[in-house]
Formats: sequence, structure tokens, C-alpha cells
Amino acid sequence: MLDIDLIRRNPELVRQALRNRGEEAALEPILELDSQRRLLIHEGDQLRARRNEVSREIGRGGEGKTTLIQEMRKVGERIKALEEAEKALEEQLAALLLTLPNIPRDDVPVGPDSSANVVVRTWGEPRAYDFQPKAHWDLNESLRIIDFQRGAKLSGARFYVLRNAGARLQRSLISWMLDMHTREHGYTEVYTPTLVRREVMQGSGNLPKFADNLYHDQEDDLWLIPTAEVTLTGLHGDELLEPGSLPLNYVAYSPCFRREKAAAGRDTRGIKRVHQFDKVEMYKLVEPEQSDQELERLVSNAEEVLRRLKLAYRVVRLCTGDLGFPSAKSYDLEVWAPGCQEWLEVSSSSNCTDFQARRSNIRFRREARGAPQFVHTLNGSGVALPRLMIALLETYQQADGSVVIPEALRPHMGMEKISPTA
RNA sequence: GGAGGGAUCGCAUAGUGGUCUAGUGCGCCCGCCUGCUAAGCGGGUCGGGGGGUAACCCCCGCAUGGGUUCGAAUCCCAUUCCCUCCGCCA
Repeated sequence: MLDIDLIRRNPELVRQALRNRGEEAALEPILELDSQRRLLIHEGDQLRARRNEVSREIGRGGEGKTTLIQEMRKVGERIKALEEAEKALEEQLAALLLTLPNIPRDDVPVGPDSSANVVVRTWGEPRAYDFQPKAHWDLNESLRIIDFQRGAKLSGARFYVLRNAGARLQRSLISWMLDMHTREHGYTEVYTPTLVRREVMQGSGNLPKFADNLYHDQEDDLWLIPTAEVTLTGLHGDELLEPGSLPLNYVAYSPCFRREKAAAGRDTRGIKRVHQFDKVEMYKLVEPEQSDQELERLVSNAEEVLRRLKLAYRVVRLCTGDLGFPSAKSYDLEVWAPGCQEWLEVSSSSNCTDFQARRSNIRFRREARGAPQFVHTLNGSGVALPRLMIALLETYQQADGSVVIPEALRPHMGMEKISPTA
């Protein structure tokens, strides 16, 4: 949510910022509703002040009570009418404000779409092969650790079953990443619900605009999270954090659910794009001055996962047109998958500034007597599992169809190699 | 799913229609005093919104939403959450 005060004071700045994202925002209706709203508030406040005063007078038993009571009955009716009108305006205003995305940071390259993204660095060399590396779905023909048929039998297209070393690999990666982020990077591990109330989904920015991509239980109006970012945003919702509580650094493992309606027909082979996947998510709540530098740290924490697995990757700075709805600045990590010959997005780290904090009402106080202020929130995958596993399987495949487990993961995995099964 | 109890300022509590402009204690902040600390003394201490150049003024908020009333923390209705017990259950 954008600051209504900013829109009021500097609509041109907001308009241009959103235009850079490819969004033509209609700010006039917002400004119009806002000024109407303030007129109503003003009149209502004055009438309430008068009623309070007169009621006190009546209580003291002054003369002319009956006329005053008559008069106040009228005033009460007017107040009620004003309150109803005010409520309606506020709902309309909120509905409009909730559809505006965040304003990009100044150093975000301006561009229309992913073609204008900038590769800021690459790490590692893609391995050289003396055979033709296979895509993971072909590798899987002999490994048989991903069961697509039975996934579809259970739940339909874009669902899969992991078995044997496949399931074990995923579990090891989760635990290994959580250990790294908690023990070495200073994050606190949390485990959150996977179903959330509507307001929580709205707080992170997924509702109202992206209902299409979410699974929803109608009976209880609960929503399946597409990422733990949702619950980590809501975690401190409606809280006023005491001085000294920031920064807060969280890491959470969770399943993620996405309907992927917009990508129907794309990436249908393998496990690159699925309806349910697991992810380890990092999340920070920080003071506003810290958020830019914290984003760099967050990215580097995510990179560490790939470095230790010795996977070739690149860091991409997203341009204005490619930013996610709540993000002011984002980096993606893309890992090289030699089988499908593709850079796979395994992580996206964003500085959401005060956008989610406003929607979720997360504030802090600098000093004991200080005025409350919105925190800045950041999120970054650390990292998403299916694509990480694609990269691992494809990168470490051998000519005989086996896959060598990278050194760093062996203690957790308890094996050195995944071999084809009969 | 059933029965009962509860939700007031950071914490603890007072408050059962107008003197509540929500009191008191603890905690916290600022002073004073004092070798230091503690104690003591004095003052202050919530959030949101509106108006005003400002000093400041006003409105709203006692879980949430409605209702009754000139006036609601207080009365009525509904909902949510927490606790206890019963039933069911990984």
C-alpha cells in the first residue's frame, strides 16, 4: 500500500514511478475520494463535539433539557448518515489503494519487461561434459526418483511424487539450508501455517489482485500460501515493535501452492513449474535506512547455497517492468541447468520497503518515546527446491546416468551418489 | 460438535448509564536529591484520524461489528480469539 499522503503531496512522482512499471494508475479518483472523505470527517467531528458537549449539559440537569434532547436526536441522525457515507468512501478508497503496486527504488533500471533486466554478476563455470547432458525428465527415466504419472493420478497435471533418493535429496536440502541460515547467517527458524486468512494474504500483496493464482478454501475463506513470505509478513502484523527489536531475521521452510493459470501450457515437462513445491524462505524486518544494504546481504545469503553446491549461477537485477507487485527492488538468482539448457530462477530477493508493512500494519519505535514508524520488509528464497534439484541432477549427472551428490550435502544426504534403479 | 468462563492503557487491576476528560499500582521516560547504586520526591507516560503557519484544538478507539439512548467500558444482539470440561481425533 502506498502512503496516501505521498499521493496527495506528489501525485506526479507516483504517476511516473508506476508508469515505469508499466502501470497507468488512475490517481484522480483516489485524490477525489480522499478529499471528499476529509470533508465528511470534518463535519462529523464537529457534530460529535457538539453532541458531547450538549450531552454533558443534559447530564448536569440544566434547563431546556427536552428541547436539547429533541435537537440532539436530529444531530444523531445526521451523524449516522455521515458515518455511513464516510465508511463507503473509505472502502472505495482502500479498494483503489490496494491495487497500486510499490514504487521502485531510484537505482532500479527502467525497462518494460525481463528483456531489460541486468545481469550483475555470474559465479562458477558451467561444467564441461564429454557426453550430451540430459534434461532431468530424461535422466529420471533411469533414476526413477520423480513419478509424474502417479503425481497426475493423485492430483492432476503439474503434480509429482518424489521417491527414494529423490525424496531424500529434497529433505536433505531443506534441512541443510535451514541449518546454514540459522547457524551461520543469523536467521531464526519458524514454522508457520500454510493456510491463512484473507487479510493476511492481502497484507503481503497477493490479494486482492492475484486471487487467480491462489488456491482457496471457500468454506472457511482460507487461502493456501504461494510462499512463506505471506505468513512471515503476517507474523508481526498489527504489532508495534519496541525499540531495539529490529532487525528481525526469519527463515521458514514451507510448501507453496500456485495455480499457475497465467502460465498455462508453458514449462509442462519436468518439475520446473508445478502447483505445489517446497521452499526455504528468508525474511527480514528492518529499520528503513537499513533495507538497501540488507537486500545485498539477503542475496548473498541465498547465493551461498548455490556456491556451496558449486552450481553455476548468475545474479539478475530486475528492471522496473519486471518487479513483483510489492517490490521496490529485486534480484533474481538463476542457476544453470545444462540438461534443459536454461537459466532457472531459484530465488528472488526483494526489498518491499514499507509497502507490506503498511498493508499489514507492522510498526516500530526507535526510542521509548518515539513516534511509531513502518518497518521495511525484505524477502528472499533461500532457495526453492524443485529447480534447485533440477540444477543438481542435471549438473552432476554422469555418463552412466548416475548423479554425484555434491560434497557439501553428503553429510546430510548420507550418500555420495544416486544410481539408476532397475 | 456440546457446556461453561473470560477479553479494560506495556503488565496487573478498578470501573454495572452522565463527576470516565478511563482511576490506581508496577514498569518506563525526564528532573530533583544522593560518594555510586538502590530508595525517596516531583512531573510525564497509548494508538489512529481531522483542523491549524504554530502554540494548540477537536474526533474516534475499553476484543470486533451492529443495536438501544440526548449520552455506553457499563445495557442488548452477533462474531472472533483465549481458557476449562465433555465428545471426536493425527
